[in-house]
Amino acid sequence: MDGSGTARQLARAATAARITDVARRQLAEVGASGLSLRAVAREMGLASSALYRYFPHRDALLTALIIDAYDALGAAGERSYAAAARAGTDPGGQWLQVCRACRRWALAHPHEFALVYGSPVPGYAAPADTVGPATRVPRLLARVLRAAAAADVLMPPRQPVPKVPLVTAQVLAIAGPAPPQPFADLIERSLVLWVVLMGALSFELFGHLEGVVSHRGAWFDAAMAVAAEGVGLPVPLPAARRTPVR
Amino acid sequence: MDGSGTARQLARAATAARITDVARRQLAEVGASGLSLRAVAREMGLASSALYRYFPHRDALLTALIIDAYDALGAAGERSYAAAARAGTDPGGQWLQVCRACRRWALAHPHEFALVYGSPVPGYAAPADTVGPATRVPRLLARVLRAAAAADVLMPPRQPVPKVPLVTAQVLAIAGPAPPQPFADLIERSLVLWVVLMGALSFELFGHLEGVVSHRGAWFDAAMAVAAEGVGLPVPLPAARRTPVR
DNA sequence: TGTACATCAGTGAACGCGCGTTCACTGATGTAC
DNA sequence: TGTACATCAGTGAACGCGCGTTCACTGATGTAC
Repeated sequence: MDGSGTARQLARAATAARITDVARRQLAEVGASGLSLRAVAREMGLASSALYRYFPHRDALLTALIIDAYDALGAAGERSYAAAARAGTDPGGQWLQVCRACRRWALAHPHEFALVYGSPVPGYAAPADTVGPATRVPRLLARVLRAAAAADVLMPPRQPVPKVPLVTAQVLAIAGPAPPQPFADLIERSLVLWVVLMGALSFELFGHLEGVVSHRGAWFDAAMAVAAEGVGLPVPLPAARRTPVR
Repeated sequence: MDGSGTARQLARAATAARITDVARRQLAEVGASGLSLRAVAREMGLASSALYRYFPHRDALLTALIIDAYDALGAAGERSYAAAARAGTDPGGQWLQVCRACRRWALAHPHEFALVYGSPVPGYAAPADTVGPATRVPRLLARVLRAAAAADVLMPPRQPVPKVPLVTAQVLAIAGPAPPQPFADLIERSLVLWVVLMGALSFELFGHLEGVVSHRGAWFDAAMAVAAEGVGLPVPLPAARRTPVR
């Protein structure tokens, strides 16, 4: 069924990869709603009908790009988290490193970021296989917060925690159950971190900081530190060593 | 030049208004990138070429819709702020009311929200007249924070404040100069509030909370309270009286 | 008040374009005996 | 090892669609005398 190696199978896999590569390149030029099968085929020197051997319709190609984008962003975050953890960085520093890694990826791939965190593509419904990749970043953020609680650096909420969990059972299954008091709303708080991170990136990429913020990198760091303070995670801002852009 | 009243001028203004109304209605169906002059003209029973008497090109129509959206959202926020101030609500409560008003507007006008805070429309460059309306909400948030500082309920930052202002001179001109220490970064912090508010609304409208958050309204309130805590603004969550949806 | 002319909202046909998707086909690659 | 057949990647023409924008036009509304 999956026999790994006939010439045909290799060629097929290579062509499929070429298609998504070209599509990704064009995405960066025309945006998601302008992405067209015909243009991709043209750039590849194929008949447009040939692409239908690989993707049953345009949406399937979009789905592939969406999954790739979520995975690339998640991988960037995870790599920088692993590096920070290896270096013994405190949880606040880990958070900042993850934010910066996501920002670097987003600035380098603005249209892929917009594809997943921008307005939904009209008429497109994300299939279930996008869910896993989509949760990589929020899962990572929950992990950072949980580690902070375990290491006893997380400040307990000043507000009384809402009685009901505000999050679905599936999330609790994926992210693990909520910790005991006073950190019962830890999952909800990690969602806030996710929102503020992606919100800040949207604002920067979509032009809302144009003429507003003069030192974007520094403002981003400060904003992420302020957000972390809201969830009780102390971020030693000025001491944070500059991450090498890799 | 602007003589207010000939029949022709009245008719002209009425038709222009009808065009934007129909366009706004269609926007809600097909999204910004699907909005078409021809479809608008069709629905109005006009020849498509007739619209060119009113808008020199499609982008001009988009601009009108964008300005309207910013203004409607800003007005919703301002109204609820005024009501809260009139009722003697504390600054934290004012913040929450403004957030809820923006959320109500966004849920009622998802495509208009996406038009201004979603991915930029490809090929469209926002002209200068969108800037004023775009700043209504952030200006309002800065006002809330400033009032909080003046009323002595704002908690000073725990992190040392960045040396440079991270914000442009124009912003300082519009929002007023930064207050003295310890609130020197008040403007920067109000931007964080803006980001987290719009970030949360994007997440909800663009489907990122699907299957994640079970009680959206309550989660939104909690998230806004957490965000406010980060900037030092206490929000009395459980006591916050439910806003009548008007 | 009445007439001659200017303005301008709206028409409808046309230009040139690109799109997603289908379908019968060719010819090379793979497989079974 | 050689032959007959099956598979399947890629073709190219076609269908039917919608789009933004231009242009010469008609006829009603407004204006100046």
